[in-house]
Amino acid sequence: MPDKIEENERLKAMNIILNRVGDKWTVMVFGALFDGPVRFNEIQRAIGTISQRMLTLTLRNLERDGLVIRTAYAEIPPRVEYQFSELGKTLIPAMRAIWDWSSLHHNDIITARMAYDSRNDGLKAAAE
Amino acid sequence: MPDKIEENERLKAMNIILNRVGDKWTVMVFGALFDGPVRFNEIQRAIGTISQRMLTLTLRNLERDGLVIRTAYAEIPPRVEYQFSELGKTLIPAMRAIWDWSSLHHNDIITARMAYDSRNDGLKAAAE
DNA sequence: CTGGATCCTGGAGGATACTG
DNA sequence: CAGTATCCTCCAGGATCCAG
Repeated sequence: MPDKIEENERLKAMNIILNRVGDKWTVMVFGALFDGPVRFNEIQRAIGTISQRMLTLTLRNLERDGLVIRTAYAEIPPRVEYQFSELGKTLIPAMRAIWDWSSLHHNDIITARMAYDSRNDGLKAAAE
Repeated sequence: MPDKIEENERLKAMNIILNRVGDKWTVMVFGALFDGPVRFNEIQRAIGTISQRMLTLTLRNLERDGLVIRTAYAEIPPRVEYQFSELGKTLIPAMRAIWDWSSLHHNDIITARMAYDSRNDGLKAAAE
């Protein structure tokens, strides 16, 4: 660690990014955008569990941060497509890394979690 | 996208991981552990803004998921050290990727955000 | 179809006090 | 020092209705 203070500043400065990039819905939306422009409802269906409100907010934030481009077509019924901006594309590898690690070690986590819990249940049972 | 259903399952299965890995405090704690074993209070001071309660909870969850190892030394006063497990170490590169991207594009986000806001303010002003 | 505006609740998370 | 226990606040986020 180079410098405690400096490191601390890095941590704080990064907070703003982590709050976007680490956001649960953000990562989900990123997953839905991997294969090109997608419409609002497509994203919602792809994620399956996100409410309309949260999807709207998440997309608006991503657009605000310059990571996603919103294109509205003046048609009836309206059509809106979302896709990565250039800046957004530079984030894909890092996101992929998280995704890949997750699918690779998903089971390890589950296993560790169960082991920890059974250990814990044992203690609780012993205490009674 | 190979299969909508399958993709959807992947998203849901990943949720459990994202809730850990994408958690704000988790990422902060990871940053504090990069350089080896650290004591409870060291972590808290390094992060600076985390409450005792949240640090305890975060560390306990990380331990439960097998990402962090807790070592308590029977001394007076007590000393407890936290460090990455082998599983935790495999996650470091992905975390680094997020960190690196964040420090690299931190300013881009700030800029995009300001641009978006001023554009938005303009609209609001025009509406009045 | 793509949202905006409201209302409402659960739970994240801070503050504080206590303990081995 | 490294937590645990409790109380309390606030807001993320769902449900619902409305609109262009």
